[in-house]
Amino acid sequence: MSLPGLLNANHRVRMIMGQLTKTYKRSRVPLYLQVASTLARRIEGGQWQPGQKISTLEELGAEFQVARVTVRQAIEVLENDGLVRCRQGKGTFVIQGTRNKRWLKLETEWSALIETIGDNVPRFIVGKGPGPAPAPRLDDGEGALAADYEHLLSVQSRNNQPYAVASVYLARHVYERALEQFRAGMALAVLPNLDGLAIASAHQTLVIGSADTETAELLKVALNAPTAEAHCVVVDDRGIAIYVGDIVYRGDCVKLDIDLLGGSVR
Amino acid sequence: MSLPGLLNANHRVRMIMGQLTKTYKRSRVPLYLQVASTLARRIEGGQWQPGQKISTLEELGAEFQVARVTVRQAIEVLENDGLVRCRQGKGTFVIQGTRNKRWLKLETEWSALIETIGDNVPRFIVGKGPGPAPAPRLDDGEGALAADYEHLLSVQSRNNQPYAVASVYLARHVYERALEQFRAGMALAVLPNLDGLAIASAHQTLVIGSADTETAELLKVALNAPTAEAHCVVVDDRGIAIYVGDIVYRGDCVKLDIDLLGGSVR
DNA sequence: CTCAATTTGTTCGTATGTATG
DNA sequence: ACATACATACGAACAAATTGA
Repeated sequence: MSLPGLLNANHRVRMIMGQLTKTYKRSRVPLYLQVASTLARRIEGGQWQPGQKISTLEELGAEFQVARVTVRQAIEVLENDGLVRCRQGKGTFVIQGTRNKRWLKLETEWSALIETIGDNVPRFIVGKGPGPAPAPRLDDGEGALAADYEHLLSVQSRNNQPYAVASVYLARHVYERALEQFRAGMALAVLPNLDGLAIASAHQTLVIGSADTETAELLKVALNAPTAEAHCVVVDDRGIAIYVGDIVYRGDCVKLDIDLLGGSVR
Repeated sequence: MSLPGLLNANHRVRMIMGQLTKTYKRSRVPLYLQVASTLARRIEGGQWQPGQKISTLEELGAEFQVARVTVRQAIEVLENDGLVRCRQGKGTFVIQGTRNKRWLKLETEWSALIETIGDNVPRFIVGKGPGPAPAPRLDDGEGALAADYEHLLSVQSRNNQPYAVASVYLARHVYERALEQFRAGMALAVLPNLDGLAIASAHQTLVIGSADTETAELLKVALNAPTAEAHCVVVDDRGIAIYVGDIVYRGDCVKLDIDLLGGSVR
Protein backbone atom coordinates (compact mmCIF):
# COMPACT_ATOMS: atom_id res chain seq x y z
CA MET A 1 0.00 0.00 0.00
CA SER A 2 1.30 3.41 -0.88
CA LEU A 3 0.81 6.65 0.91
CA PRO A 4 1.55 9.28 -1.70
CA GLY A 5 0.74 12.09 0.64
CA LEU A 6 3.27 10.98 3.19
CA LEU A 7 5.94 10.30 0.61
CA ASN A 8 5.34 13.65 -0.93
CA ALA A 9 5.74 15.43 2.35
CA ASN A 10 9.04 13.70 3.03
CA HIS A 11 10.48 13.78 -0.44
CA ARG A 12 9.47 17.18 -1.68
CA VAL A 13 12.79 18.11 -3.25
CA ARG A 14 14.18 21.55 -3.64
CA MET A 15 13.28 23.00 -7.02
CA ILE A 16 16.21 25.35 -7.00
CA MET A 17 19.34 23.26 -7.36
CA GLY A 18 22.65 25.08 -7.45
CA GLN A 19 25.80 23.73 -9.06
CA LEU A 20 27.21 22.68 -5.74
CA THR A 21 23.93 21.33 -4.52
CA LYS A 22 24.33 18.12 -6.50
CA THR A 23 27.79 17.52 -5.08
CA TYR A 24 26.51 18.60 -1.70
CA LYS A 25 23.75 16.05 -1.73
CA ARG A 26 26.32 13.26 -1.92
CA SER A 27 27.08 14.11 1.68
CA ARG A 28 24.50 14.68 4.37
CA VAL A 29 26.73 17.13 6.18
CA PRO A 30 25.24 20.64 6.47
CA LEU A 31 26.06 22.85 3.52
CA TYR A 32 27.69 25.66 5.47
CA LEU A 33 30.12 23.17 7.03
CA GLN A 34 31.11 21.87 3.64
CA VAL A 35 31.71 25.39 2.44
CA ALA A 36 33.64 26.20 5.61
CA SER A 37 35.95 23.28 5.21
CA THR A 38 36.56 24.08 1.56
CA LEU A 39 37.51 27.62 2.52
CA ALA A 40 39.70 26.32 5.34
CA ARG A 41 41.56 24.22 2.82
CA ARG A 42 42.26 27.25 0.68
CA ILE A 43 43.76 29.02 3.65
CA GLU A 44 45.76 26.13 5.03
CA GLY A 45 46.90 25.21 1.56
CA GLY A 46 48.32 28.68 1.10
CA GLN A 47 45.95 29.62 -1.69
CA TRP A 48 44.97 32.56 0.47
CA GLN A 49 48.00 33.98 2.25
CA PRO A 50 47.94 35.34 5.82
CA GLY A 51 46.88 38.97 5.86
CA GLN A 52 45.26 38.68 2.49
CA LYS A 53 41.65 39.64 1.91
CA ILE A 54 39.57 36.73 0.73
CA SER A 55 36.72 36.88 -1.76
CA THR A 56 33.57 38.72 -0.74
CA LEU A 57 30.52 36.89 0.54
CA GLU A 58 28.83 37.82 -2.71
CA GLU A 59 31.57 36.25 -4.83
CA LEU A 60 31.77 33.12 -2.71
CA GLY A 61 28.00 32.74 -2.79
CA ALA A 62 28.10 32.95 -6.55
CA GLU A 63 31.00 30.49 -6.77
CA PHE A 64 29.40 27.84 -4.60
CA GLN A 65 25.86 28.62 -5.71
CA VAL A 66 24.63 29.08 -2.17
CA ALA A 67 22.91 31.94 -0.40
CA ARG A 68 25.05 34.75 0.92
CA VAL A 69 23.82 34.01 4.44
CA THR A 70 25.11 30.46 4.14
CA VAL A 71 28.57 31.70 3.20
CA ARG A 72 28.36 34.10 6.13
CA GLN A 73 27.64 31.14 8.38
CA ALA A 74 30.60 29.25 7.01
CA ILE A 75 32.90 32.24 7.53
CA GLU A 76 31.64 32.49 11.10
CA VAL A 77 32.91 28.97 11.73
CA LEU A 78 36.33 29.94 10.40
CA GLU A 79 36.36 33.10 12.51
CA ASN A 80 35.61 31.05 15.63
CA ASP A 81 38.40 28.69 14.69
CA GLY A 82 40.76 31.64 14.47
CA LEU A 83 41.44 31.30 10.77
CA VAL A 84 40.02 34.60 9.56
CA ARG A 85 38.93 37.96 10.88
CA CYS A 86 35.91 39.79 9.47
CA ARG A 87 35.95 43.58 9.20
CA GLN A 88 32.67 45.26 8.47
CA GLY A 89 32.99 47.41 5.38
CA LYS A 90 36.48 46.11 4.60
CA GLY A 91 36.23 42.41 4.04
CA THR A 92 37.44 39.15 5.54
CA PHE A 93 41.13 38.60 6.12
CA VAL A 94 43.30 35.59 6.80
CA ILE A 95 44.80 35.71 10.30
CA GLN A 96 48.54 36.38 10.47
CA GLY A 97 49.35 33.68 13.00
CA THR A 98 50.96 31.31 10.56
CA ARG A 99 49.78 27.91 11.59
CA ASN A 100 52.69 25.74 10.56
CA LYS A 101 51.36 22.34 9.90
CA ARG A 102 53.72 20.05 11.71
CA TRP A 103 53.94 16.91 9.69
CA LEU A 104 54.69 13.69 11.39
CA LYS A 105 56.94 11.81 9.05
CA LEU A 106 56.05 8.15 8.88
CA GLU A 107 59.20 6.23 8.12
CA THR A 108 59.02 3.45 5.61
CA GLU A 109 62.23 1.72 6.52
CA TRP A 110 62.95 -0.24 9.66
CA SER A 111 66.04 1.48 11.03
CA ALA A 112 64.70 4.95 10.35
CA LEU A 113 61.40 4.00 11.96
CA ILE A 114 63.10 2.65 15.08
CA GLU A 115 65.19 5.77 15.33
CA THR A 116 62.27 8.18 15.19
CA ILE A 117 60.11 6.36 17.67
CA GLY A 118 62.96 5.31 19.93
CA ASP A 119 62.48 7.99 22.53
CA ASN A 120 58.73 8.26 22.31
CA VAL A 121 57.08 7.90 25.66
CA PRO A 122 53.68 6.33 25.24
CA ARG A 123 50.95 6.75 27.81
CA PHE A 124 49.51 3.35 28.51
CA ILE A 125 45.82 2.89 28.98
CA VAL A 126 44.48 0.37 31.40
CA GLY A 127 42.41 -2.04 29.40
CA LYS A 128 39.75 -4.35 30.65
CA GLY A 129 42.15 -5.64 33.26
CA PRO A 130 44.40 -8.67 33.07
CA GLY A 131 43.33 -11.99 31.67
CA PRO A 132 43.69 -13.85 28.42
CA ALA A 133 44.10 -11.22 25.72
CA PRO A 134 42.05 -11.77 22.57
CA ALA A 135 44.10 -12.77 19.56
CA PRO A 136 45.21 -10.00 17.24
CA ARG A 137 43.85 -9.62 13.73
CA LEU A 138 46.12 -11.20 11.14
CA ASP A 139 45.67 -11.12 7.39
CA ASP A 140 46.85 -13.78 4.98
CA GLY A 141 50.58 -14.13 4.70
CA GLU A 142 51.24 -12.32 7.92
CA GLY A 143 52.56 -15.37 9.76
CA ALA A 144 51.04 -17.70 12.32
CA LEU A 145 49.57 -16.72 15.66
CA ALA A 146 51.62 -17.24 18.77
CA ALA A 147 50.17 -19.27 21.65
CA ASP A 148 49.48 -16.24 23.76
CA TYR A 149 49.76 -12.47 23.54
CA GLU A 150 50.12 -9.51 25.82
CA HIS A 151 47.99 -6.59 24.78
CA LEU A 152 49.24 -3.03 25.23
CA LEU A 153 47.06 -0.02 24.55
CA SER A 154 48.72 3.38 24.47
CA VAL A 155 48.46 6.97 23.29
CA GLN A 156 51.42 8.59 21.53
CA SER A 157 52.01 12.29 22.04
CA ARG A 158 54.32 14.97 20.77
CA ASN A 159 54.46 18.47 22.23
CA ASN A 160 51.78 17.37 24.62
CA GLN A 161 49.50 16.74 21.67
CA PRO A 162 48.23 13.21 21.11
CA TYR A 163 48.85 12.08 17.54
CA ALA A 164 48.21 8.33 17.59
CA VAL A 165 46.69 5.47 19.52
CA ALA A 166 48.45 2.14 19.37
CA SER A 167 46.97 -1.27 20.02
CA VAL A 168 49.90 -3.64 20.20
CA TYR A 169 49.95 -7.39 20.64
CA LEU A 170 53.23 -8.91 21.78
CA ALA A 171 53.81 -12.64 21.84
CA ARG A 172 54.00 -13.48 25.52
CA HIS A 173 57.32 -15.30 25.33
CA VAL A 174 58.82 -12.17 23.81
CA TYR A 175 57.08 -9.79 26.17
CA GLU A 176 58.33 -11.62 29.22
CA ARG A 177 61.93 -11.33 28.13
CA ALA A 178 61.91 -7.59 28.78
CA LEU A 179 58.90 -6.60 30.82
CA GLU A 180 60.26 -3.28 32.02
CA GLN A 181 61.48 -2.17 28.62
CA PHE A 182 58.19 -2.96 26.97
CA ARG A 183 56.37 -1.10 29.69
CA ALA A 184 58.63 1.94 29.40
CA GLY A 185 58.72 2.68 25.72
CA MET A 186 57.71 1.70 22.24
CA ALA A 187 57.56 -2.04 21.79
CA LEU A 188 58.83 -1.86 18.23
CA ALA A 189 61.99 -0.10 19.38
CA VAL A 190 62.67 -2.76 22.00
CA LEU A 191 62.58 -5.74 19.66
CA PRO A 192 66.04 -5.25 18.11
CA ASN A 193 67.60 -5.16 21.60
CA LEU A 194 66.64 -8.74 22.34
CA ASP A 195 69.47 -11.20 21.71
CA GLY A 196 68.80 -14.28 19.69
CA LEU A 197 65.54 -12.95 18.33
CA ALA A 198 65.57 -13.35 14.57
CA ILE A 199 63.23 -11.08 12.66
CA ALA A 200 62.29 -12.66 9.37
CA SER A 201 59.97 -9.98 8.12
CA ALA A 202 58.47 -6.70 9.18
CA HIS A 203 55.87 -5.02 7.13
CA GLN A 204 53.16 -2.47 7.42
CA THR A 205 49.96 -1.71 5.56
CA LEU A 206 48.37 1.69 5.62
CA VAL A 207 44.83 2.71 4.86
CA ILE A 208 42.76 5.83 5.39
CA GLY A 209 39.98 5.60 7.93
CA SER A 210 38.05 7.77 10.32
CA ALA A 211 38.04 8.18 14.07
CA ASP A 212 35.50 6.18 16.06
CA THR A 213 34.21 7.33 19.45
CA GLU A 214 37.11 6.08 21.56
CA THR A 215 39.78 7.12 19.09
CA ALA A 216 38.26 10.57 18.72
CA GLU A 217 38.26 10.99 22.47
CA LEU A 218 41.86 9.85 22.88
CA LEU A 219 43.22 11.90 19.99
CA LYS A 220 41.07 14.93 20.83
CA VAL A 221 39.72 15.14 17.33
CA ALA A 222 36.22 15.19 15.93
CA LEU A 223 34.34 11.95 15.58
CA ASN A 224 34.90 10.61 12.07
CA ALA A 225 37.89 12.86 11.49
CA PRO A 226 40.20 11.30 8.89
CA THR A 227 42.88 8.98 10.21
CA ALA A 228 45.74 6.88 8.91
CA GLU A 229 45.48 3.31 10.11
CA ALA A 230 48.72 1.39 10.14
CA HIS A 231 48.77 -2.35 10.57
CA CYS A 232 52.27 -3.49 11.41
CA VAL A 233 53.37 -7.10 11.74
CA VAL A 234 56.78 -8.49 12.73
CA VAL A 235 57.40 -12.18 12.09
CA ASP A 236 60.27 -14.21 13.54
CA ASP A 237 62.29 -16.91 11.79
CA ARG A 238 59.81 -19.60 12.78
CA GLY A 239 56.98 -17.80 11.04
CA ILE A 240 55.36 -16.63 14.25
CA ALA A 241 53.89 -13.13 14.40
CA ILE A 242 55.63 -11.81 17.50
CA TYR A 243 54.43 -8.25 17.11
CA VAL A 244 51.11 -7.06 15.73
CA GLY A 245 50.39 -3.36 16.02
CA ASP A 246 47.35 -1.44 14.92
CA ILE A 247 48.19 2.22 15.09
CA VAL A 248 45.69 4.96 14.32
CA TYR A 249 47.26 8.33 13.52
CA ARG A 250 45.58 11.69 13.24
CA GLY A 251 45.08 12.15 9.53
CA ASP A 252 46.13 15.77 9.59
CA CYS A 253 49.67 15.15 10.69
CA VAL A 254 50.99 12.11 8.88
CA LYS A 255 53.27 12.44 5.93
CA LEU A 256 54.82 9.58 4.05
CA ASP A 257 58.06 9.96 2.17
CA ILE A 258 58.73 7.25 -0.34
CA ASP A 259 61.85 6.85 -2.42
CA LEU A 260 60.62 5.01 -5.47
CA LEU A 261 64.10 3.98 -6.55
CA GLY A 262 64.79 2.19 -3.28
CA GLY A 263 67.79 2.85 -1.10
CA SER A 264 67.50 5.29 1.73
CA VAL A 265 64.97 7.99 2.30
CA ARG A 266 66.06 11.52 1.71
CA MET B 1 20.85 41.67 38.29
CA SER B 2 19.74 38.24 37.34
CA LEU B 3 16.67 37.12 35.54
CA PRO B 4 16.49 33.48 36.38
CA GLY B 5 13.26 32.97 34.54
CA LEU B 6 14.50 34.33 31.26
CA LEU B 7 17.87 32.71 31.50
CA ASN B 8 16.22 29.49 32.35
CA ALA B 9 14.02 29.66 29.31
CA ASN B 10 16.90 30.43 26.96
CA HIS B 11 19.58 28.32 28.52
CA ARG B 12 17.64 25.27 29.45
CA VAL B 13 19.94 23.45 27.12
CA ARG B 14 20.59 19.77 27.49
CA MET B 15 21.20 19.36 31.18
CA ILE B 16 21.94 15.77 30.44
CA MET B 17 25.32 15.72 28.74
CA GLY B 18 26.04 12.24 27.54
CA GLN B 19 29.40 10.61 27.13
CA LEU B 20 29.27 11.11 23.42
CA THR B 21 27.85 14.60 23.56
CA LYS B 22 31.21 16.17 24.36
CA THR B 23 32.95 14.32 21.57
CA TYR B 24 30.01 15.05 19.33
CA LYS B 25 30.27 18.75 19.94
CA ARG B 26 33.81 18.78 18.57
CA SER B 27 32.25 18.07 15.23
CA ARG B 28 29.24 19.93 13.95
CA VAL B 29 28.16 17.03 11.80
CA PRO B 30 24.64 15.79 12.60
CA LEU B 31 24.58 13.37 15.50
CA TYR B 32 22.78 10.56 13.72
CA LEU B 33 25.44 10.56 10.99
CA GLN B 34 28.19 10.30 13.56
CA VAL B 35 26.43 7.37 15.20
CA ALA B 36 25.86 5.79 11.79
CA SER B 37 29.48 5.95 10.84
CA THR B 38 30.60 4.56 14.19
CA LEU B 39 28.26 1.61 13.70
CA ALA B 40 29.44 1.20 10.11
CA ARG B 41 32.98 0.93 11.37
CA ARG B 42 32.02 -1.82 13.77
CA ILE B 43 30.54 -3.79 10.92
CA GLU B 44 33.29 -3.19 8.41
CA GLY B 45 35.90 -3.84 11.05
CA GLY B 46 34.40 -7.22 11.70
CA GLN B 47 33.34 -6.41 15.24
CA TRP B 48 29.84 -7.43 14.17
CA GLN B 49 29.95 -10.42 11.84
CA PRO B 50 27.64 -10.85 8.83
CA GLY B 51 24.35 -12.44 9.86
CA GLN B 52 24.86 -11.46 13.45
CA LYS B 53 22.26 -9.48 15.37
CA ILE B 54 23.57 -6.14 16.53
CA SER B 55 22.68 -4.41 19.80
CA THR B 56 19.11 -3.21 20.22
CA LEU B 57 18.13 0.39 19.64
CA GLU B 58 17.66 0.67 23.37
CA GLU B 59 21.18 -0.53 24.14
CA LEU B 60 22.79 1.64 21.49
CA GLY B 61 20.87 4.63 22.72
CA ALA B 62 22.17 4.00 26.20
CA GLU B 63 25.72 3.45 24.96
CA PHE B 64 25.89 6.64 22.92
CA GLN B 65 23.63 8.59 25.24
CA VAL B 66 21.28 9.58 22.46
CA ALA B 67 17.55 9.15 21.97
CA ARG B 68 16.28 5.89 20.56
CA VAL B 69 14.83 7.78 17.60
CA THR B 70 18.26 9.11 16.78
CA VAL B 71 19.76 5.62 16.78
CA ARG B 72 16.84 4.54 14.62
CA GLN B 73 17.74 7.29 12.18
CA ALA B 74 21.36 6.17 12.10
CA ILE B 75 20.38 2.56 11.50
CA GLU B 76 18.14 3.73 8.67
CA VAL B 77 21.18 5.20 6.95
CA LEU B 78 23.00 1.87 7.25
CA GLU B 79 19.96 0.00 5.96
CA ASN B 80 19.83 2.25 2.91
CA ASP B 81 23.53 1.63 2.37
CA GLY B 82 22.85 -2.09 2.42
CA LEU B 83 24.87 -2.79 5.53
CA VAL B 84 22.10 -4.07 7.80
CA ARG B 85 18.55 -5.33 7.66
CA CYS B 86 16.01 -4.49 10.35
CA ARG B 87 13.36 -7.01 11.42
CA GLN B 88 10.50 -5.79 13.53
CA GLY B 89 10.26 -7.78 16.72
CA LYS B 90 13.55 -9.61 16.08
CA GLY B 91 16.31 -7.08 15.79
CA THR B 92 18.78 -5.64 13.33
CA PHE B 93 21.16 -7.94 11.45
CA VAL B 94 24.35 -7.46 9.49
CA ILE B 95 23.82 -8.24 5.80
CA GLN B 96 25.44 -11.44 4.56
CA GLY B 97 26.66 -10.09 1.24
CA THR B 98 30.33 -9.71 2.06
CA ARG B 99 31.19 -6.53 0.30
CA ASN B 100 34.86 -7.03 -0.29
CA LYS B 101 36.49 -3.68 -0.32
CA ARG B 102 38.55 -3.46 -3.47
CA TRP B 103 41.75 -1.89 -2.38
CA LEU B 104 43.89 -0.01 -4.79
CA LYS B 105 47.41 -0.94 -3.86
CA LEU B 106 49.75 2.01 -4.03
CA GLU B 107 53.16 0.67 -4.93
CA THR B 108 56.15 2.07 -3.14
CA GLU B 109 58.80 0.90 -5.56
CA TRP B 110 59.46 2.20 -9.03
CA SER B 111 59.24 -0.97 -11.14
CA ALA B 112 56.15 -2.25 -9.36
CA LEU B 113 54.53 1.16 -9.70
CA ILE B 114 55.22 1.33 -13.41
CA GLU B 115 53.89 -2.16 -13.88
CA THR B 116 50.58 -1.52 -12.17
CA ILE B 117 49.85 1.75 -13.90
CA GLY B 118 51.25 0.68 -17.27
CA ASP B 119 47.95 -0.13 -18.88
CA ASN B 120 45.88 2.52 -17.19
CA VAL B 121 43.98 4.63 -19.64
CA PRO B 122 43.49 8.11 -18.24
CA ARG B 123 40.75 10.39 -19.43
CA PHE B 124 42.30 13.74 -20.13
CA ILE B 125 40.53 16.90 -19.20
CA VAL B 126 40.82 19.94 -21.37
CA GLY B 127 42.27 22.62 -19.19
CA LYS B 128 42.24 26.34 -19.73
CA GLY B 129 43.49 25.79 -23.26
CA PRO B 130 47.08 26.00 -24.55
CA GLY B 131 49.53 28.60 -23.50
CA PRO B 132 52.36 28.88 -21.02
CA ALA B 133 51.60 26.39 -18.27
CA PRO B 134 52.13 27.66 -14.74
CA ALA B 135 55.13 26.16 -13.00
CA PRO B 136 54.53 23.12 -10.80
CA ARG B 137 54.87 23.26 -7.05
CA LEU B 138 58.25 22.02 -5.88
CA ASP B 139 59.41 21.58 -2.30
CA ASP B 140 62.98 21.89 -1.10
CA GLY B 141 65.31 19.23 -2.38
CA GLU B 142 63.04 18.25 -5.21
CA GLY B 143 65.34 19.48 -7.96
CA ALA B 144 65.32 22.60 -10.10
CA LEU B 145 62.52 23.76 -12.35
CA ALA B 146 62.81 23.14 -16.07
CA ALA B 147 62.48 26.07 -18.47
CA ASP B 148 58.98 25.12 -19.52
CA TYR B 149 56.38 22.50 -18.72
CA GLU B 150 53.43 20.82 -20.36
CA HIS B 151 50.48 20.40 -18.04
CA LEU B 152 48.28 17.30 -18.25
CA LEU B 153 45.09 16.94 -16.23
CA SER B 154 43.42 13.55 -16.16
CA VAL B 155 41.03 11.26 -14.33
CA GLN B 156 42.04 7.67 -13.58
CA SER B 157 39.35 5.00 -13.56
CA ARG B 158 39.02 1.33 -12.83
CA ASN B 159 35.90 -0.69 -13.54
CA ASN B 160 34.39 2.51 -14.85
CA GLN B 161 34.80 4.03 -11.40
CA PRO B 162 37.03 7.08 -11.06
CA TYR B 163 39.60 6.64 -8.32
CA ALA B 164 42.08 9.46 -8.82
CA VAL B 165 42.68 12.78 -10.50
CA ALA B 166 46.20 13.51 -11.68
CA SER B 167 47.74 16.88 -12.34
CA VAL B 168 51.03 16.21 -14.10
CA TYR B 169 53.72 18.61 -15.23
CA LEU B 170 56.19 17.31 -17.81
CA ALA B 171 59.29 19.21 -18.79
CA ARG B 172 58.60 20.31 -22.35
CA HIS B 173 61.79 18.91 -23.80
CA VAL B 174 60.81 15.50 -22.42
CA TYR B 175 57.19 15.78 -23.43
CA GLU B 176 58.06 16.59 -27.04
CA ARG B 177 60.15 13.46 -27.39
CA ALA B 178 57.05 11.25 -27.27
CA LEU B 179 53.93 13.29 -27.72
CA GLU B 180 51.68 10.43 -28.72
CA GLN B 181 52.79 8.14 -25.91
CA PHE B 182 52.29 10.82 -23.29
CA ARG B 183 48.87 11.55 -24.68
CA ALA B 184 47.87 7.90 -24.71
CA GLY B 185 48.77 6.63 -21.28
CA MET B 186 50.34 7.35 -17.95
CA ALA B 187 53.25 9.73 -18.20
CA LEU B 188 55.17 7.99 -15.45
CA ALA B 189 55.07 4.71 -17.37
CA VAL B 190 56.44 6.36 -20.50
CA LEU B 191 59.53 7.86 -18.91
CA PRO B 192 61.60 4.63 -18.74
CA ASN B 193 61.03 4.08 -22.48
CA LEU B 194 62.94 7.19 -23.47
CA ASP B 195 66.54 6.47 -24.49
CA GLY B 196 69.25 8.53 -22.98
CA LEU B 197 67.08 9.88 -20.23
CA ALA B 198 68.85 9.39 -16.93
CA ILE B 199 66.63 9.36 -13.89
CA ALA B 200 68.60 10.42 -10.85
CA SER B 201 65.81 10.25 -8.29
CA ALA B 202 62.12 9.53 -8.10
CA HIS B 203 60.26 10.06 -4.90
CA GLN B 204 56.79 10.56 -3.64
CA THR B 205 55.24 12.14 -0.57
CA LEU B 206 51.83 11.18 0.63
CA VAL B 207 49.46 13.06 2.91
CA ILE B 208 45.83 12.76 3.82
CA GLY B 209 43.53 15.48 2.59
CA SER B 210 39.95 16.00 1.61
CA ALA B 211 38.18 16.52 -1.67
CA ASP B 212 37.56 20.08 -2.82
CA THR B 213 34.65 20.99 -5.10
CA GLU B 214 36.28 20.03 -8.40
CA THR B 215 37.91 16.87 -7.08
CA ALA B 216 34.66 15.74 -5.47
CA GLU B 217 32.86 16.23 -8.75
CA LEU B 218 35.47 14.34 -10.78
CA LEU B 219 35.77 11.45 -8.33
CA LYS B 220 32.04 11.30 -7.65
CA VAL B 221 32.55 11.52 -3.92
CA ALA B 222 31.22 13.85 -1.27
CA LEU B 223 32.76 17.24 -0.81
CA ASN B 224 35.49 16.98 1.81
CA ALA B 225 35.59 13.20 1.59
CA PRO B 226 38.99 11.92 2.73
CA THR B 227 41.65 11.63 0.05
CA ALA B 228 45.25 10.54 -0.30
CA GLU B 229 47.33 13.21 -1.96
CA ALA B 230 50.48 11.98 -3.63
CA HIS B 231 53.17 14.40 -4.75
CA CYS B 232 55.57 12.63 -7.07
CA VAL B 233 58.76 14.13 -8.49
CA VAL B 234 61.23 12.62 -10.96
CA VAL B 235 64.60 14.35 -11.31
CA ASP B 236 67.09 13.73 -14.12
CA ASP B 237 70.87 13.56 -13.83
CA ARG B 238 71.20 17.31 -14.27
CA GLY B 239 69.02 17.95 -11.27
CA ILE B 240 66.03 19.08 -13.31
CA ALA B 241 62.55 18.01 -12.21
CA ILE B 242 61.29 16.48 -15.43
CA TYR B 243 58.09 15.09 -13.94
CA VAL B 244 55.99 16.57 -11.19
CA GLY B 245 52.70 14.86 -10.48
CA ASP B 246 50.05 15.72 -7.94
CA ILE B 247 47.66 12.82 -7.72
CA VAL B 248 44.57 12.84 -5.53
CA TYR B 249 43.16 9.39 -4.77
CA ARG B 250 39.84 8.50 -3.24
CA GLY B 251 40.65 7.81 0.39
CA ASP B 252 38.44 4.76 0.59
CA CYS B 253 40.35 2.71 -1.89
CA VAL B 254 44.04 3.29 -1.34
CA LYS B 255 46.15 0.82 0.53
CA LEU B 256 49.86 1.08 1.08
CA ASP B 257 52.02 -1.93 1.57
CA ILE B 258 55.40 -1.24 3.07
CA ASP B 259 58.18 -3.73 3.64
CA LEU B 260 60.08 -2.25 6.52
CA LEU B 261 63.11 -4.46 6.02
CA GLY B 262 63.40 -3.54 2.33
CA GLY B 263 66.63 -5.47 1.75
CA SER B 264 68.56 -3.58 4.37
CA VAL B 265 70.10 -4.71 7.63
CA ARG B 266 68.00 -4.43 10.70
C1' DC C 1 -4.32 -20.02 22.32
C1' DT C 2 -3.35 -16.34 25.28
C1' DC C 3 -0.10 -13.52 27.65
C1' DA C 4 3.92 -11.09 28.48
C1' DA C 5 8.42 -9.66 27.21
C1' DT C 6 11.24 -7.98 23.65
C1' DT C 7 12.26 -5.34 19.73
C1' DT C 8 11.51 -2.54 15.77
C1' DG C 9 8.19 0.88 13.48
C1' DT C 10 5.55 5.16 13.70
C1' DT C 11 3.71 9.39 15.29
C1' DC C 12 3.32 13.59 18.10
C1' DG C 13 4.97 17.84 20.27
C1' DT C 14 8.69 20.78 21.15
C1' DA C 15 13.01 23.12 20.57
C1' DT C 16 16.77 24.23 17.94
C1' DG C 17 19.59 24.19 13.61
C1' DT C 18 19.97 24.84 8.60
C1' DA C 19 19.07 27.27 4.08
C1' DT C 20 16.64 30.27 1.18
C1' DG C 21 15.03 34.85 -0.52
C1' DA D 1 16.60 41.36 10.35
C1' DC D 2 12.68 38.70 9.02
C1' DA D 3 9.59 35.09 7.21
C1' DT D 4 9.42 30.58 5.51
C1' DA D 5 10.44 25.74 4.89
C1' DC D 6 12.81 21.84 6.05
C1' DA D 7 16.24 19.09 9.02
C1' DT D 8 17.86 17.53 13.45
C1' DA D 9 17.26 15.79 18.20
C1' DC D 10 14.70 14.84 22.14
C1' DG D 11 11.14 12.34 25.07
C1' DA D 12 6.94 10.05 25.13
C1' DA D 13 3.46 7.17 23.69
C1' DC D 14 1.62 3.63 20.98
C1' DA D 15 1.51 0.06 17.12
C1' DA D 16 3.16 -4.22 15.10
C1' DA D 17 6.00 -8.40 14.72
C1' DT D 18 8.47 -12.14 17.10
C1' DT D 19 9.40 -15.27 20.73
C1' DG D 20 8.81 -18.25 24.47
C1' DA D 21 6.21 -19.26 28.68
